[in-house]
Amino acid sequence: METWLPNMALKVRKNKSPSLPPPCMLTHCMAVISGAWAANVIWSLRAGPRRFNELRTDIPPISAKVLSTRLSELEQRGVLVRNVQPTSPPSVEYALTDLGGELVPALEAIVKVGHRLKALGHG
Amino acid sequence: METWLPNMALKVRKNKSPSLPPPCMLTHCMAVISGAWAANVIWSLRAGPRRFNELRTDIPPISAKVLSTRLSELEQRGVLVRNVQPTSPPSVEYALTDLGGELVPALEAIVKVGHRLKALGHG
DNA sequence: ATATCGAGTTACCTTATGGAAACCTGGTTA
DNA sequence: TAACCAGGTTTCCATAAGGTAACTCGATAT
Repeated sequence: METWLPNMALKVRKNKSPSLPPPCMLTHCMAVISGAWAANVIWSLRAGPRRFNELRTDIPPISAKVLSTRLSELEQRGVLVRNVQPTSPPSVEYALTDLGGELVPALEAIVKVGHRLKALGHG
Repeated sequence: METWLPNMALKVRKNKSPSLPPPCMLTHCMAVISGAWAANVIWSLRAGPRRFNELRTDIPPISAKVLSTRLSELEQRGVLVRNVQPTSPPSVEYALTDLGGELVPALEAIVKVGHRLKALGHG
């Protein structure tokens, strides 16, 4: 049995969000870590440079195609740098930029919350 | 003209990532904010509860279907709560849980990095 | 000679997911 | 009594995005 208090009218609130940075800013910034496995790539690089095939085995089951795509996107965005080492055969190292490194604490925060949600049964 | 130093051999590194939490943990935790506009919903709720249609206008051009889907996912995950107010007609408020609120600093950190990448020309 | 490895690229295919638009329910207002 | 609102749900469709697998290229290693 529903008991609505009849005189408790629905107040229509002003339909504006509080004057905070607009959501499109968020959308744009979140795009920095968009795409499959992008966060994983950053995560794998947080302890230092890694090579292409190292990343592939760090992040199974990522495919070479997707890893390659993601690495060039992240390079374009300034999150990581690609370094060809003058070895023979040449090897390629990927490393976070300073700014890219600043994403790591953010990812850590998300992981922390994820753990605690899981612990509460929202797994 | 490529000048590889011929005696600088390619050292094969041990193919294990440093002993840090495995990437699958990250994958799992990142899923908490997965799906179109999920981060935007959290972002819009960070200043307090919002109603369905308020969120729709906060986050254009989100569709009712996607917003509805996202809200129930985020509720399941323990990020937000749905509250039916005893008004007439009933209105529905969505608010971040305590744990959901802890995602806000993480999103803020990502936004901060996004801004600075943009400022450096990686827009 | 041939096989292998690092570091990708290319072609093709599938599926999940988001968008659009119509519809629904119960209460309210004109 | 017709229209309208909040708060959704349902149907249908298109496309982007990722997966698989095969291929490349140059340089060792066998």
